[in-house]
Amino acid sequence: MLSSRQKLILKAIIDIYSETAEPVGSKALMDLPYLNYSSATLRYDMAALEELGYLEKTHTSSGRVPSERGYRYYIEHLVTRDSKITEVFPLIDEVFSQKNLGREHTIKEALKLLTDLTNYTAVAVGPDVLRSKIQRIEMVPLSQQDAVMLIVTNRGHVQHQQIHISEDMRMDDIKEVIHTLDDLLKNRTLEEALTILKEEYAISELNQFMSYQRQIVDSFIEAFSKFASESFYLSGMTNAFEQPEFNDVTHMKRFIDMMERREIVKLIGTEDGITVRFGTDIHLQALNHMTVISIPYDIDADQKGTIALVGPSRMSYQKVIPLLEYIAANLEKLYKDNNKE
Amino acid sequence: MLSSRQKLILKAIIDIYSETAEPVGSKALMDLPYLNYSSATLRYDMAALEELGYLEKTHTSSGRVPSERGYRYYIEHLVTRDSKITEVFPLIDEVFSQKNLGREHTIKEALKLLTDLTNYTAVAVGPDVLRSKIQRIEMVPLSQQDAVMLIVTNRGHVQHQQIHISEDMRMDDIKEVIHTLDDLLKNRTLEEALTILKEEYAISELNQFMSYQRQIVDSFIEAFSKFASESFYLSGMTNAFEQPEFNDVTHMKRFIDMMERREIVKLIGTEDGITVRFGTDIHLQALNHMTVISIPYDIDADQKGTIALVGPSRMSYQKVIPLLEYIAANLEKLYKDNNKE
DNA sequence: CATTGGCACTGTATTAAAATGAGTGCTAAA
DNA sequence: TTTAGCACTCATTTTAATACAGTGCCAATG
Repeated sequence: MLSSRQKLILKAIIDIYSETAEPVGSKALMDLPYLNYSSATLRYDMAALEELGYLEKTHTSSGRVPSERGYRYYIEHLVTRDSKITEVFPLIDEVFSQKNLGREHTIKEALKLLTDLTNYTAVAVGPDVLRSKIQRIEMVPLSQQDAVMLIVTNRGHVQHQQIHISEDMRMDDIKEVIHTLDDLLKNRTLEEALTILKEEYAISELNQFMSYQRQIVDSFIEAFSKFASESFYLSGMTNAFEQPEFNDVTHMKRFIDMMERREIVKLIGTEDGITVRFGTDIHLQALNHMTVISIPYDIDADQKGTIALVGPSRMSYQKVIPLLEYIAANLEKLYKDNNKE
Repeated sequence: MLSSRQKLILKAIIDIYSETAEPVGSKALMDLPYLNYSSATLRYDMAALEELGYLEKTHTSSGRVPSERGYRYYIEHLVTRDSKITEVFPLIDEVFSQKNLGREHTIKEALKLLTDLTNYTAVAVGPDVLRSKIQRIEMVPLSQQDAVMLIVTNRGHVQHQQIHISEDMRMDDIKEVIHTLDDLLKNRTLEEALTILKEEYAISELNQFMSYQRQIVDSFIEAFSKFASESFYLSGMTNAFEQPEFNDVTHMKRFIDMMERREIVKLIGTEDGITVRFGTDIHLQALNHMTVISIPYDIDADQKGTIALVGPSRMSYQKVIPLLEYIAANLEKLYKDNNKE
């Protein structure tokens, strides 16, 4: 059990470290008004905190750096909300008051603001497109040899896929295939539709058609797969490189690569409220010494999206947590208002 | 006028420099079988070449580095095609023989190969979507309050835009607006359509409608604008960072930023054949000491696309030029075959 | 007269050594 | 329990010394 002075010291070290990114020594702590002790006393407690595993040294005669365990304790018990952060809330309000932007655009703007305010990288995922339903499937012929298939979902997502019509297909046949598919898939979720196409079409009524529907069905599968990659937004990736942790080109390349592959999605929490992932939670080299902090927001009864911030583990949780909460709350409100109308 | 030995020396320096990225001295030149002179003799010519502005020194006692003028002379008169490069052509053939991939996919694969082979960054632009024609405009209602507008071009491009229907609009009115727009814009190029919407709709027949068409027309304008950003492909951006020129984080950020804003497009040549842009051709800080080398390929009678490679100005033009030519030729063939079918 | 060996000179890069300084642990005293 | 004092440690910075790659110039040469 930590004494209350030890808690103060641990919190102070983490707060200072999050600004300086350098080990903090006993003298720096002395400056704090609420730590009115001599450096020797502070060192005494610091040694104890190190013994308990909350602090680390980078070398024998350096100041202390919070350990992973120290951060966990801090996030669990010690972190406060920096009240100063409310000063920037009006900026956020402004973005969300521009109603005419449209949801997607608003999300992008909100992320942009988040990255500008924090200087970290932000991502948003969801709502999960695969759970929306097929509203309409259509075909638009372009010429004798080409046509475009369109898929529209009930939430307004659209995908398209161009198909090439070879000599052995007749346009009427194709129309019929599309029609059959429309009947078969309408009002199903994309997820269901994908399963149906992948597994059942071989033995279904579609089977009566000739080999060329294989091509059509494959096109649909490709179009559906494109949907899956739609609900991902990324902002401020290059901000990450301003952190001193990114001194190394290999590290930067890994980071960009990871983001482009969207591997980050796996690390975003799904439970309610703030999720903080770092240290041993994360097995990606690209995110060494990084934290992924995420918060979901409700879109409607059964759909939610999530926004997340990716920054160095020494980020200022005091500021970042209230910021994320406020933006998530605003996003939620945005959807609620929209649904009401 | 350069003596033939001076030409040999200039070419040799550029070729060596493109591999080592370091100033080349007179001794390194001596190793070349076709420069069978003493180092003093070579130095004599090097001094002359410097005097003429084709070479530079990084400091008083360093070896020589090609100047911008030196590179221009080299590209104009001296560059040869490295015959060894044909060894990798089979790899390219392989990519292009996978007919079933679809054009877009093939372009992406070709770029990927280009970036892997060169370790530089590659982009492709075009064909210019704005010159394709509107094939159909359609609306799909999603609910009482929402609808999706679809625009399909004669080349199979699709854009969509969700619109929110407020109480003062009736669905029938909207349908009529869409219908009018369909009539008005069908078979026009996107470019024309954009002009019409922006300039004429205030005084056109559309004017008879209520204020809400403003919203619809704005949505169309936004959708059209989205088209403009469609024909851009980027591959291997992070390759750039392996070049020693990118030692500096600010530089890297600028580069990523420039690529994401697609400012590179302005630097891609439009004339037939290889275009090489570097040095004073380029006013972007992000491309300091970089070359943009591009080659167009014909898609059909009046449309062309372009592929380009972005790398350090000291890139090996001997290898890169034949590579680009071969890939462009293959792309051209791909479209020709497709059109024939 | 184009070419070359020789040599002094120049500026960078590398290495080694020395000085600096922030921070610690420990001890003895208040 | 707290603190002043001091010896000690290790990373960082500074300085000096050295090695090295390359140049320019000149006198000698075929």
